[in-house]
This record gives sequence, C-alpha cells and structure tokens, in this order.
Amino acid sequence: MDRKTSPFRPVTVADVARRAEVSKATAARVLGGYGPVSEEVKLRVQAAAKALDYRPNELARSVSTGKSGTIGIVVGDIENAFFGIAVRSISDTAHRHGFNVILANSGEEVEAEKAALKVLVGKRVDGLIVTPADNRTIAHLRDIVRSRRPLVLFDRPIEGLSVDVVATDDRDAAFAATMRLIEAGHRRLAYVTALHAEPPVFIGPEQLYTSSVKARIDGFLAACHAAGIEAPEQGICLAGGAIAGQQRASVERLLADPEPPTAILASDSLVAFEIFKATQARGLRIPDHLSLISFYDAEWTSVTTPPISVIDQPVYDMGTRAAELLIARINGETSPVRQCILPTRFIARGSIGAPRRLLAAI
Amino acid sequence: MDRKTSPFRPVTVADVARRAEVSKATAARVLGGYGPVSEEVKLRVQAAAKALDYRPNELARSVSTGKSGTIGIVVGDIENAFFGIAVRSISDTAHRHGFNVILANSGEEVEAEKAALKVLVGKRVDGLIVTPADNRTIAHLRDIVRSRRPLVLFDRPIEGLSVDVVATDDRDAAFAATMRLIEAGHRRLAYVTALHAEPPVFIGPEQLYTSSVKARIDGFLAACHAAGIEAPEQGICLAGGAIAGQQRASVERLLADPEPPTAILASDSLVAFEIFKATQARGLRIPDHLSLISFYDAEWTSVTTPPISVIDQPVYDMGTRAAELLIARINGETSPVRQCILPTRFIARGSIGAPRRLLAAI
DNA sequence: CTCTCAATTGAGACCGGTCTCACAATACAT
DNA sequence: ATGTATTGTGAGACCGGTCTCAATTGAGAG
Repeated sequence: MDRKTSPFRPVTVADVARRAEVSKATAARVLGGYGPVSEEVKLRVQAAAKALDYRPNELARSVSTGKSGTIGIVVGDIENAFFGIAVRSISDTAHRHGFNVILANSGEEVEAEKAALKVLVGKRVDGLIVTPADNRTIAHLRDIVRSRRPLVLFDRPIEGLSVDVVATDDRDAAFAATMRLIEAGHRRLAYVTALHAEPPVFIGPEQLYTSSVKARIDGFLAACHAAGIEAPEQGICLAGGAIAGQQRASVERLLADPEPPTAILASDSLVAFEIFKATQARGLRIPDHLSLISFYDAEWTSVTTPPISVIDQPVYDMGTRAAELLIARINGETSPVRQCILPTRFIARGSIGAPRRLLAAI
Repeated sequence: MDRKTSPFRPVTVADVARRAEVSKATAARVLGGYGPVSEEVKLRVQAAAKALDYRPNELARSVSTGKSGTIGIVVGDIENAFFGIAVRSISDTAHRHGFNVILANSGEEVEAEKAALKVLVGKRVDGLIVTPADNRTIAHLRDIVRSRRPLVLFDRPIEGLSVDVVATDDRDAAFAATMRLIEAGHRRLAYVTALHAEPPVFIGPEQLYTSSVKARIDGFLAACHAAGIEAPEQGICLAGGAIAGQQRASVERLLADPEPPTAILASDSLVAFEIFKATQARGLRIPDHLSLISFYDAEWTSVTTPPISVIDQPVYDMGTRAAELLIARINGETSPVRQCILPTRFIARGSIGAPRRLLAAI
C-alpha cells in the first residue's frame, strides 16, 4: 500500500480538513452536506476542496452508509435492440433519480446470470432488474428476494416467485396475432422462437423454460385450437439461441419442408430477421408465399418490402416502469408485490395475405 | 445506522471468523484468498462462510485495495445499434478479464458527459472508455489523463489530447465512398450528418465539434475537390441531433430542394434510416432517383429493396481492442500512447446507380 | 537440549468516508 | 447573574474489508 507516498494519491477529506484548518468531521460535514456548519467554515472548506480538486470517494461513502446509489441490470443480450432500448430507458430513469447503472449480460445462460448476480450483490447494488434466462433454476433469484434486496423481473414473470414484475400481455398478444393469420385463411401456421432444445422439437410446455415464450406459445396454441386447427404443436419451431447459424439452419429447414407453413409468427425480431432473409434467399414473396408477423417493432420491419406486421411492445415504457418500481422499493415502499402488465399494440403492415392455395382457388 | 440490529444485516468476515473460531485476520485471509493459512483452518473458515452464506462486500474491498475491478463506459447513445454492439463487446472483454462495467449515456451532451465522468471517477473505476461528445470542451478529459487514470477514446480521436484511441479510418472511408458515387456519375452530392448547428448550415470545419464527423467531411470534400466538383460544401447537411423530428425535417427539406442531390452519403445508420424513409414517403426510388451510402452496416440496410451500400465498421473488434488496451494500461503497461485505427470495409449493395439525368441522356 | 527457521496466527492499524457524542460557545429566558 | 437551550465543533468509533507486524508454534539442525 504505497498510496500515501504516490504523488497521485487522491485527495481525501482529511487533506481538505488540514488545509481548511478544521477537523476532519467538520470538513466531512461540508463535503458530505449533512451536519450543521457555520457559513464561514463552510466557505473555507469549499475553497480548500476546490483548491485541492477534491473528489469524494463514493465507494468509501457507500461502505459506511450501506447504500451504493447503484442499480444492477442483468439482460439476456444487450445487442438485441429490445434490450438496448430497455437499458437506455432504465438508465435514463435511474439517472433522473440519482442512481447509476451497472450492466451485466447473461447471454441467456443461467450460470452467467448467477455469476452476474453474485458480482452485483457483491458491489452492493441497491436493487436489481433482471431478465431471467431460465425459470426452472431460480434459487439465486430466491436468495435475492430472501435477502430483501429489491428486485424487479423484466419481461419475464416467474410463477411462484413473489416479486415485482414488468412485462407485456404476451399470451393475449400471441393469441390475437395468430387469430389475424387464421382470419386471413391460414391453417398451416408456425411459431418460431429462439429457445434451445435438444433435440429441437416441441414436446410439451414443460420444455419452455422462459415464461414469456411459454405465454406466447400458449396464446398461439389457444388460437389454433379455437379455430379447430389440428395438431398445431407441430408448427412450433424451437430454433435455438444466437449461436452462429443455429437459427438460420432451423429456419431454412422449416421453409424447405415439403408442406411448409403458410404463415409464421416470430417470437422476436432477430428470429423474424432470419426468416425474412431466408425467404429472400429462397425467392419466396411475402405475403404471397408466406405471411409473417413478428414480436417487437424493430427498426428494419418498417422498411422492408413489404413492411412486416408486428406486435409492438412498449419497451421504453417497460424500462421506465421497472426502474420506477424498483426505485420506489429502494426508497422503502412496502406495498404488496406488483405485476405491471403493459398492453401491446398490433401494427398491421403489408406482410399478411391469404395463403397461396386459397388464392389459387378463387 | 441500525444495521447491526437488523435481522438482514449482511454477514461479514468478523461473523465468519467468530463462527470458525479464528481471528478476523485469518478468516479474511481465507475469504480474500491472500495470506498463508493451514489447510485445516481454511476448511473450517470455508465451512463457516458457507453456513452463514457469506458474501464479500466488494465495496469495502475496493476502498481498502484502491482498485474497484470496474471500468466505466460513456457512450453517446446506447440506443444506437453501433454503441449497443460496442458496449456488448467491451463488456464481454471486460468480464473475460475479471472486470465489470458501469455504463453511462451522455446523450451526446458535454454536460452530461462531465457529470457521468464525475460519478465514475467517484466510484473509482479503474479505467474509462469514452466517446467524447465535443472535442472543443475537453478539460474534464484532460483531468482524467492528468490524474493518471487509464482512458481510451472510442471512435473519436481528439487532436492534442495525448491518450489511447481506437477508431476507424473515417477520412479514407468517406473519401472512397464518395469516389464511388462520383464514379457512378454523380456531381450533386450531399453528406448528411447528425451534428447540430444553429443555424443548421455548414460554414467551416471549425464548426465540426466531433472529430469523426470532421474526418468524414474532410474525406467527402477531398473527393469532391479531386473530381473538380464546385462548392461541395453546399452539400453538407447538418441534420441535428436525435431530438424528435429534427433530423426528419432536415432530410425532408434536403429532398424537397428544387435541385436535390442525386447521391447522399449518410454519417450513420440512423440518419440513413431517416433518408430511406423520406425517399419512400416521397415516392423516390433508390437508386434511380437517389443513390445512397451509409456509414455502419446496420441490420436494416441488408433487407431493404434495394439493400443499402454501407461502410462497414468493425464495431465489435473496436470494442474488444479498446477494452484490451484499457485493461493492459490498468495492469500497468506504460508503452507510449497508441492510436489504433481499424480499417473499414465497403459493402456494395444495390443502392448506387447513375444519376437520373445521366440515365435519361443515354 | 538448545538454536534457528519457517509456517501460522492474532492484534490492530489502515482505507476514506459517515455518524455519535461530548463539549464549548453563544443566545435567550428568568 | 444564573440557568437553559441552541448551535457549532472536534475526537473518535464505525463500516467491512486488507495488510503489516509481532508473537507463537513446531520441525529440523547443531
């Protein structure tokens, strides 16, 4: 510890106190802005602080106050525009309330999520906003709740975990979107999601380890059943994670089927992007050969030909709400657990048409 | 300070020590993994730590070691995919080296940048990666350098500030792209950038407060001059920041000109996006009525009709390099200041054609 | 059977802040 | 003039870690 001898040793309250010829306690009162101080001494200390270019050590402050003024965010993938905006929104709101943000990426891996949580708790964040990667392993989240550290789940509720949530009405949205496809005449529908399964085949809902995915597939299947479509489960495609090429391969396989779907509902904009590119590569025209709806109003969906119909999620609002909820808890609010489910909005664009066979029959 | 009485008081080394029946110093040695400890005591302490669910307080650790294991990032706008990926890449690399990341958004405002820097320095980050918003006011960056805290500028070098930089060959890229437009026969070119100016008219390079913007405009003008184009400065459009509608209005004004440009080079994908949408709204066809090249290979540019030619910037690599450079400095590397200029790659797509009048003449 | 040395261990200072408490100085009431 | 608040200040404990240093122990050497 040669910090004392270094010429670049940061200035401390003690240094300022010495220069202002007051006690450390008094200098701390001025610089920390808490105790009563006379105007004259205040000015003297401030002058000394300025002269020495004093910068408070927030860490030391945090360890003695027990609050860090920081909130931790754990998202699945910052590269995904959905999370990008969420982070932006959370961080805007946090700053507005005087908090900072530490960001961690789980890459949708539970182990990474656990590690990230550990670090954030170690850094004594005042609260956490998490997009849980897997609702089957949540012991680490339970620990957070048990330790009374405020936690808000983002986008993905977890049944049986009593904690604040901000999400969207995934089931309803998927149901309504599927209905639109059915109303357009489609009977061979597919739902493509980024979930990983080995083998990549849908067996049953117990496989769906992300709650939002489950809710959406629920909605999709419910709509199919309501329309009397047989075995809609066969249209569910678990296209795998963001690992290079995995999704693309799944999508290509789907479209290469001798009896390919005539309409697809995509679980997120990345999957939809793969689908769109695959249709282009195969020379398929939307909506003539394939109708497409995607979750999330990504930038690109509005500029393709035709533009893609989407289920718009109010991400920015979601982030703001999550941050506000969290900060309220940090500030001591003790109301019962809240589920904040925001409505989605369907944006109809040119990507929905009648299935080809139907067109031919007319 | 009623922390001691609370039943949720976090477990400390002292608690663990008491339970393991050793001194605080010994427990700390085991938990911190530094001093020599006998195997037997080690196991006892570890068992006690586990039983109590001990979680080290990284803040306390940081204040006594003087290192926080954290690097700070200040970007202009996380919502921008360019920065999104940069953040992702930096954070990946940081984690790989055992560092965490605190994120701050400047919104391209110097004041916010200053504030963010202040907070990050307060939190004693071990190093900083910054995308400076304005190269005219850099006193706060100078302070960082002076205090010997490692700093890497990202994407935007600043002349006269002796500090590590990771950026791209903006001038060359802009020159080459402009040349392509000129070679296609264009003589009325525009360069549209997100810079804000009041009034929004290009007067001279001293106005260009972001170095990358300056370099690109330099390149653009140099190519125009080389081709003997007169008064190319008139084609420079300072379209303003991300404030709602500002860019859109500027772009619409540009296209509504009685003698509109026949080719545009866009400074980033957001501006290009506005331009693309504006052409669609006006019924202009690319590349027949307008040729378009954009900086940055944003997702959407590959799926439009036609797809947009872009200057691809190796963002992920840039982020990785910046993080590695920074971490090397944090670990004590003292080599002279490095400028890491990465090459861009031109991706030719269908958005470049001959100007219309030329076509008509054939 | 001492002596030296290395390996462990504990006591306590320290990091840079906050915060409690006792005390001095002044203001006001009696 | 005396007693009582009120205000400002300093001394020093504390937060939860790290780290220095001296003390204790046992093994091997002479």
